[in-house]
Amino acid sequence: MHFKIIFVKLVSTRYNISSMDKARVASLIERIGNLLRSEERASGSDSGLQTVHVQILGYLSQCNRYSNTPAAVTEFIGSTKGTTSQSINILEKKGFINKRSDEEDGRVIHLDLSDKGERFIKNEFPPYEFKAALDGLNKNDTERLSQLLTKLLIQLQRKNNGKLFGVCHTCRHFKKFGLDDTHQCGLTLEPLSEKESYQICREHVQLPEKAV
Amino acid sequence: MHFKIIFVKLVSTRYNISSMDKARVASLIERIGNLLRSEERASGSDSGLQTVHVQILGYLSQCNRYSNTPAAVTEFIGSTKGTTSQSINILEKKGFINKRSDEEDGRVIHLDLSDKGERFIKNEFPPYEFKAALDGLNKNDTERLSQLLTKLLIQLQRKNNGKLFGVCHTCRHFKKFGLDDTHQCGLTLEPLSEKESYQICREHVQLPEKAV
DNA sequence: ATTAATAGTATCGATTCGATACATATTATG
DNA sequence: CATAATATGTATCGAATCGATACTATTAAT
Repeated sequence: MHFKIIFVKLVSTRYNISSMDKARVASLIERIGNLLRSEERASGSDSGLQTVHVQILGYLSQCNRYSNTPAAVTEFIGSTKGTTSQSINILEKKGFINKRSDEEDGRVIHLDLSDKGERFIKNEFPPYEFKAALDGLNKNDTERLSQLLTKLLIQLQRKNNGKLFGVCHTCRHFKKFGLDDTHQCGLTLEPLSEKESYQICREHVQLPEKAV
Repeated sequence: MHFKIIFVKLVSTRYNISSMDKARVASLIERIGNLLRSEERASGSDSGLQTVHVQILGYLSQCNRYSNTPAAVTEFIGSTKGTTSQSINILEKKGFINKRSDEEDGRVIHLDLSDKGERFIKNEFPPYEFKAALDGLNKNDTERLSQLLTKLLIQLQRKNNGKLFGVCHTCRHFKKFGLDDTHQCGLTLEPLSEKESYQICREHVQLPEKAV
């Protein structure tokens, strides 16, 4: 069975993006997000986890060592502190994460995935159907999609809360990989070159002096 | 208006996409979706609407005349019939939509946006911050993003429930615009050329005989 | 005619969510 | 140093959502 998919590109002479296009992008993200949520519900139900819990575990598996706190999780989920606190307690009680208080700041708590949590993420995140769907795209498309979503996210965050400027290297969202020389912003998940990591970032949140 | 047709063939890539890349795309969509939701919550609160209600109104403003039913809304939201029925009742009680029963099928109900609903969508969907963020991308990026998300959505739907093949023209998701000659699939939101609308679509759901 | 399937509604219990209030630790200000 | 302001996290409560189940009505299949 052979298949060909045909796309029609709309080239208009006008410069601004039509209101229709914007609504379409919004609806697409909502629909895909909804599908993702329902897949997460299914994959989490075996372990007695709700979709929010799966989302939190997925986030914790990706963020850097400065972003694995309840506050950062709250920001990611877009909920309130109280609600997030409950979800985290459930995850701890079920043995998916461990709490560890910060040595420098007594208020801060770090959330580490336990072995059980790591195993869950490895098997269940992203949900199988989502991984399979991404296999249906080629590598180029996936990377481009990732880039464009990152770009959109940066714009969104810029509109939502005007964060300060700063250099990634001194930002609490900055993440350095161990294996190769690549860096990554833990908030936007945007890959950064060595050079970029010393450039100005609008999403910058200053790291406490001591830790730099 | 000018149109260009581009043929894209699905080729299996030699290098598969890393598990890390997939997780990043999933997290990006979740995070953007969460931001969108919280913006919708804000924009709906003035009218006493919850995020789900705003999502439903947004969907109804975009779907074709065969897809404005409670069942289609249920599929879009990814919830259950009962839950969606409640949300729809609230929207009706608040005067954002009108129910209208199908002339051909006594079981089916169509949901039309009222003037109040149309006004709400015009002002509040997508939320202001999201529109502003999309203005931060250029037109090319926005179109490419829309294409890639559509492609991903098609793959996801293919994995989730193996819909039957069929011709768009006889599909209940098929949508014909009034102004120009463009067509659109109401489910994937993918723009279709006149020619394509007679081609096979994997997402096809057969339209009742009478309506064709 | 009988059975199965589809579209939609109603109800119930569990869970989540957002808001508020609170406790503790750090930082800023004077 | 003292005090206020800020930041991180927790606890609690009521409202709303959600998923499941059961149900009605209409259409389709046999």
